Amino acid sequence: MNKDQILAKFSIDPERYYKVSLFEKEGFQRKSCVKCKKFFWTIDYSQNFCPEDSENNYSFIGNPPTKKRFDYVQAWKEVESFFVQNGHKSVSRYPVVCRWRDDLYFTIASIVDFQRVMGSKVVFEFPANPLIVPQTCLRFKDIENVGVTGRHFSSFCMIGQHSIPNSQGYWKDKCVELDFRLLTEKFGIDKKEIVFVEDVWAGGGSFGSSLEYFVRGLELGNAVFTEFQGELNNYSVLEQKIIDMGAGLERFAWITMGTPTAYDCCFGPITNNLIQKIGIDIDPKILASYFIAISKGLGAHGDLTQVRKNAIKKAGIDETTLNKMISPLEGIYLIADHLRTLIFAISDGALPSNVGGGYNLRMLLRRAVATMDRFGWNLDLKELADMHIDYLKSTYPELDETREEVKTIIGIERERYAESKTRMKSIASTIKTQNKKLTVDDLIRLYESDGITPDFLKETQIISEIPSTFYEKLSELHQSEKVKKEEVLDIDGIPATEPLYYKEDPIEFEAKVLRVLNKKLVVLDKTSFYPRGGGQEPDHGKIEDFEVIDVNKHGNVVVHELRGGVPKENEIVKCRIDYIRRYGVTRNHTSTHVLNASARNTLGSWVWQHSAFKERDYGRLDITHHSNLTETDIAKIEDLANLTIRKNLPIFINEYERGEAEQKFGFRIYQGGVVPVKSVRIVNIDGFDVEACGGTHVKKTGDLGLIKITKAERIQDGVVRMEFVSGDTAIKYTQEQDRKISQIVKSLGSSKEKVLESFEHAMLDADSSKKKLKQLIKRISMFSAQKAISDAKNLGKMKIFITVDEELDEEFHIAVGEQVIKLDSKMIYCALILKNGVIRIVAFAGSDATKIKKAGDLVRDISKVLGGSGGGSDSFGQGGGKDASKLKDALLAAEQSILVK
RNA sequence: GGGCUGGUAGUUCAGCGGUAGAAUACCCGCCUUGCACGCGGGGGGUCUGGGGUUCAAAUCCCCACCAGUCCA
Repeated sequence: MNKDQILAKFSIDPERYYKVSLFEKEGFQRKSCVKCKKFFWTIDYSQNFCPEDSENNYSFIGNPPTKKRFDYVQAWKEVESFFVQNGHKSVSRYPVVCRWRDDLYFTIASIVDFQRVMGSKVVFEFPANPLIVPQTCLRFKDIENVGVTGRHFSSFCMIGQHSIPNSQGYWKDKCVELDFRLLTEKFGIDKKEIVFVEDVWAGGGSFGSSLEYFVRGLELGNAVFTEFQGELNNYSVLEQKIIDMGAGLERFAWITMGTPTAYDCCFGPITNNLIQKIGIDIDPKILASYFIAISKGLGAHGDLTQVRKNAIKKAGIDETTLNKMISPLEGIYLIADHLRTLIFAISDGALPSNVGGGYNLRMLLRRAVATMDRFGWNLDLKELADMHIDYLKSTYPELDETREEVKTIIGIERERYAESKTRMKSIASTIKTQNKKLTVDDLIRLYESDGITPDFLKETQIISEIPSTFYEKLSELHQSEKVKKEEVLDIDGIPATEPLYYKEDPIEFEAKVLRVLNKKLVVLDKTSFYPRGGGQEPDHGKIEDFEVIDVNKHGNVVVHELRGGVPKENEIVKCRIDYIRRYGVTRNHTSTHVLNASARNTLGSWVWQHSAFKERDYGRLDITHHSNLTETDIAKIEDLANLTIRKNLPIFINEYERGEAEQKFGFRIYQGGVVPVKSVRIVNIDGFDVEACGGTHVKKTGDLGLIKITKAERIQDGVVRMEFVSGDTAIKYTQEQDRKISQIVKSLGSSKEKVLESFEHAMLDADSSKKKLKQLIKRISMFSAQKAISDAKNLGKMKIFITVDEELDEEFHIAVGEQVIKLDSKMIYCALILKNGVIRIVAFAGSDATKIKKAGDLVRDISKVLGGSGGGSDSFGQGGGKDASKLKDALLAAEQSILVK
């Protein structure tokens, strides 16, 4: 089902789909654009073009159609007060990191705030009806346009006006009327200026009509009426119709200010501050005509480079003006935009990294810094961040709270980029000195593994042109995708298992066998066996006399895996869970919550649970953090966790409506990820930590006894893993560590107090022994060489010395051999070294001896006898074999090989 | 989440089955009033760790760790 088809169908019946009461009342006329045929509604009857094709579009630049001027912050205050006066609840923005949906990294529209995933379906949950929200949205799709087009942002504020038509909420008529009144009453826009364009929206299985509203070619908002589901020729009306009106706050501010770009009025004092600091001479006339040309051009065709070229021509901009005014302005806009997005994202707990959504953030920062470098600007990003936050905090007070954290992260990330760039430069200069010709494959490898772009190589004159096949080859590399399989069990028709573990949670219970699958899987009508979930490992135990070795949840059905047989269907069975195991897992689960909050309090607000795993006698918690944990970090986290244990805080578990829980405790509750149920179970460690969690927990933190972190490692960029033990396992762990130390103390013959010194001493000893041995070999090799020469068998033209050694290795014999042939060019020196049941051969031949026998050949002959192989040069060879029993044969072979030649 | 690249002397790297190397820094000596330069000599390495293949692994294979980077 595509949008054009729906639009075609809806357009046939405008009375039903588009005509709202306002159009009647105000005398709006429906027209079709003479250029693009689109239908639109207007009071200006002379208008024959839709807003995008009309002549006067973007004429608000330099000449705004409103009576008042509102900047970004003020514009929201106006919008908010209007809707609140008209019965709307104003809701605070939701996090830009979309914790409640696992198919999105970031919140991309205001409606996403209220969408919750239930199984495969999206449902809507509104904290109020009707409502408005100033939702910061992140979009990275048009990032190339940011700073250049005058209206694209990497993050923007979507004014969300949402309503469910019922006793409180309203439907199309009132929605459009409110939007119309907002523009005319609040912003003082002449009603003749307002044009509504017919469109449709489809997604997630539902669809509906929509009305986009424009003023002088600028789309200010889009009211979507989600109304139907199904196929186009066979659809039904949704049970819950939704109004999803999204409007761009940046554009509202822009149209009242009439600045050349939306950037000029949306970043508060920052843009002007930067213009002054950098010293750009602004000619408002040129700017206005340039950006009008850009805006108009963008509607006509998509190629930005071309649009830019045309606009330069149209505004009559010469090379100097372009380089001294336009380009640096674009840079300023980009930096301000990217930094603002980073502030929102980091404030909401996201970290720049090389994985997931973090990559987008890393790119933002690097683009901003690269822009600064390109122009040679020395700007303090932290200072700019402060300015952003100061400007935004009246609308978004939460940004003020994480100010320091945001600056910390930006600092770290900027440092990383600097290091990375140094590396890139050094690699590039190495390539340059090598003077090697780079193939396309080389370029791809450099880009993919070192981040060195061909543009950079061209700039540094390492390559003259970027090969045309480069991008082609690169995109080929990223085409294959893997699909993961999931096991599907036949559980159709089985009713949901009653979860006793959330109720009385008995250790022993009786239940009825509903079904047996694959001769090992059992489904009961109710169970106390806790299934695997949220990183908590399942209960083990017994069903009758069969061992339960695994428990998993499939939908709402709990499936037990048995070993040693299965009961019959419909039988009533006696069940018993392994309580000791359960208690261990439970303790580690609560410990995870304690550690998570301890880490967050110790390290910073960016710490979130990334994933977790709880077994009977150990646990694992992965948290988001920018760097490796230091020993001090670990100690501090442990200290806070154990202090919390000693405080013996009570732990409350209660069910809440999802929306209520979010409002009451915030989005911090989603540490464990998305919760696909309407009613969430909130685990509250009194005054310390609140999380939505389905797991089992102890009653008081004191029950945990002791938490000990046993290992901390960085498992990927931005994520560190802590492994830990708790309770009696933790005691056992420390005892075991102590035992190991005792063992070491014993071996060293030291005491516990002095074990470190003793160890260091032993290490130094070993070190110096090694050095002495080396020296010794060096010195003694001379004497051994002389002795070998005097003991050698003299055959006239050459002399042979063959020795068998079980104590000294190749290192020694090579040193001796080298000396031997240096002293006597007639010598052949051959050593057979017996070690671990294997024989190694080392042979040297002096310059005269090689005329008769080459060392490499000699070794080859001998090793053949030993069942191995070997070889080497004229003067030096080595080899060997496994068959040590053939030692005597080998010696014989050696002599023969030399004599026979 | 999926890939790719790298880990060798304090540092930057070469070597890519057969006796571990270069440059630089360091130490000593010579030259020089002194510094820089120059010359001669020297110390410095469990080739990230573990397993495998092999007579033989820094080198080939597998796993882990560390670092970097690209894509979704």
